[in-house]
Amino acid sequence: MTNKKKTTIKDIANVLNISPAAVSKALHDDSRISDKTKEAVREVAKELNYQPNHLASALRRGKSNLVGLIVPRTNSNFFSSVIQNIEEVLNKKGYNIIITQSNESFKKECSNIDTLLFTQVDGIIASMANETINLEYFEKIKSKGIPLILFDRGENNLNVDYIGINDYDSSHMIVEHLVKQGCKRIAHIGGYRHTRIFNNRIRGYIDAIKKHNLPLEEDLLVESSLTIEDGREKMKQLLALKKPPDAVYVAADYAALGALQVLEEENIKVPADIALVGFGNEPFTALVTPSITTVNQHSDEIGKQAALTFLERVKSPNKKQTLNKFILEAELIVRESSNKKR
Amino acid sequence: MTNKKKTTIKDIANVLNISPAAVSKALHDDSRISDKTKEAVREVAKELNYQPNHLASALRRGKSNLVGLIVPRTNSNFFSSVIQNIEEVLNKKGYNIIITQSNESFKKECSNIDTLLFTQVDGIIASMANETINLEYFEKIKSKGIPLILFDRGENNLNVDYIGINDYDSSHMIVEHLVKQGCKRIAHIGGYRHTRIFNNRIRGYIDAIKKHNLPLEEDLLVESSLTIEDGREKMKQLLALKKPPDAVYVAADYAALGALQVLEEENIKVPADIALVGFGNEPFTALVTPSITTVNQHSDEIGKQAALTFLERVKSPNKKQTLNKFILEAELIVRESSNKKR
DNA sequence: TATATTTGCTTAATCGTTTAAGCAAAATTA
DNA sequence: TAATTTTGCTTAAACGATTAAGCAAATATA
Repeated sequence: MTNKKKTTIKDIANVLNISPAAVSKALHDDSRISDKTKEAVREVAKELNYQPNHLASALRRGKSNLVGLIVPRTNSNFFSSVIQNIEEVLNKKGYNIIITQSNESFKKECSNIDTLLFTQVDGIIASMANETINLEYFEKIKSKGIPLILFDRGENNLNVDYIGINDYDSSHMIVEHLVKQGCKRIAHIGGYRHTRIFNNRIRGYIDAIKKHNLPLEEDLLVESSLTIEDGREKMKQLLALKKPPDAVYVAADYAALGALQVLEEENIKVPADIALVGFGNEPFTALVTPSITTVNQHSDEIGKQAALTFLERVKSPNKKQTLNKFILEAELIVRESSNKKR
Repeated sequence: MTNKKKTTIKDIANVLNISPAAVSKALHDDSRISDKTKEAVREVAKELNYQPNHLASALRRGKSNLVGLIVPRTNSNFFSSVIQNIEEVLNKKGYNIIITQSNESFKKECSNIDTLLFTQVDGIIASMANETINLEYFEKIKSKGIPLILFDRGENNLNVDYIGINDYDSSHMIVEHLVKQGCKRIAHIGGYRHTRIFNNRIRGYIDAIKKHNLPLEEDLLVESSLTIEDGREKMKQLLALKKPPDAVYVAADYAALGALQVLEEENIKVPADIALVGFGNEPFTALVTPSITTVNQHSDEIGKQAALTFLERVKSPNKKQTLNKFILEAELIVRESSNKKR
């Protein structure tokens, strides 16, 4: 029953006594093939359970219709939502997606890039690992002449299309909100400065603090790897200060969660004693007690836009034209952890 | 600088004045090629920045070295961890992975299967969508003659390799634990019975209840889609009973979280009034207050085993032999939501 | 009616690798 | 020294699809 040998266009051609070329054209609805033949070909194809060999056509046409994805991890709501939206747009256009994870490791990211190039993807959409400073491997993608699109974690000096949110403005939004809540010593647990988004958040924080004439102290601005564990560490560090803050803005939700744990353990009232704000709108921020104020990054829009940008690039690859930079405005979601008036 | 045309073995051959065949063999360390030639080939290959064309070799060899993955979603800790472990094992053996998500939709799952078959994957590792009842598409994979390995969400009548945990025993473990905590009316918010794992958990629950001579009432066993929202719904339903339970065992962590929210809203003390147990060890279970007792499914082991099973299948494809069924023992993680003695 | 165009195919080359088969030169054995 | 084996390559045919070029037959145009 189970045909071990796969059906090829040659098999169909043999049945109908026509050439393989005619079969190929019939299947692609070529205008130079008669309707009668097309009909017959489709029929036999179905009968023999013909499945086109993607490898063969990809080889011949010089494109694989595969798009590579590199994300730090898939088990974050943000990334999995971006992925889903990219998939939705690209699948409709006949592209399939290969998802790879870097686990925030530079080394893994490099090997992912090699893997994807090896698989002959038609383009790569990526969000960089935290560790990544050396851009050599991303240059490698560019030098292959296939489109590279970055989102969220990008790099200014790489000169490629980028989709992200306005991190600088988001920091302003957050500081403004905390000021309105009556906070006077606002700390920031930020990410690594070499990553564009975290740098922007830090710059936004600094400028906003200045704007509101609040104390801008070295001790109140700490750099973190933004894991849960490091969020705990850095919160403890802030609590140990002579003059601890009355509000903490953490640049990522997981780290904010770590900070919240420490505050609970120390019996510090949130938001009464210390207000807390995270970043990313991970589902758990709405679920913990107190729920955490955070920033929604519009992952769906980012995903769609990244996919559309890729499609545009493959359509007109020669346009060395202007780079696409989509900077979306983020949305502050105020929850219990920073809402004193209720 | 950027060579637009890609280097092929032909280019290498031309430089060295040997045949492309010799180059191919040299690159594969064929014993019939002299060390001198091999060395020269490797050198020129590096110089010209040669990258083998995967499509061509895959076409020729009849295998793509790609493995397809189908999971309900990637933003669950369980699945993302399984994926990571599969990746780790298979990458080492030269395989790359194409991850696809079904979003628990039968239709999406079918299109994922088509996609993967079209991409000429060498095998498929999958966890079925909740919705899936019709197995036609999975039969399609089998009939292609490529290995199909299921994990977690499997099906008994599909007759393929399977890796999962002992759900039946896990239910026993949970009920036993709750009994020890002094609970006397234990409810179960379970998944759909047609899914093997949920059915096993239900069977385990029933048998364990019987074993301990506890009331086995229709109202205490409810079927759920196991989303957060449905967890809320079903919890409300249980609270509305004339005789509500004093313990609830929910078959998935997200639904357990929904249940916990309702209990908090109703000011019901957990675990004092009602004890709560989830399933899956999602990270948030340790982070919410009270933290949720749950079951660790050994996602790393499952991933590794799934990958190894695939490798074994491709090594000896003809062995129609015994099916591989790996049933791992799960681990109960007792947390605040069910721990009355502290 | 003669010529030009369109229709509906076929032929053959190609994409880049792999590999079975073959063949001369070198090395080994008898 | 002659016969055999081994070494180190080459030649050519695949893998399955696509596509430029070509060519009869049918149809349209002058």
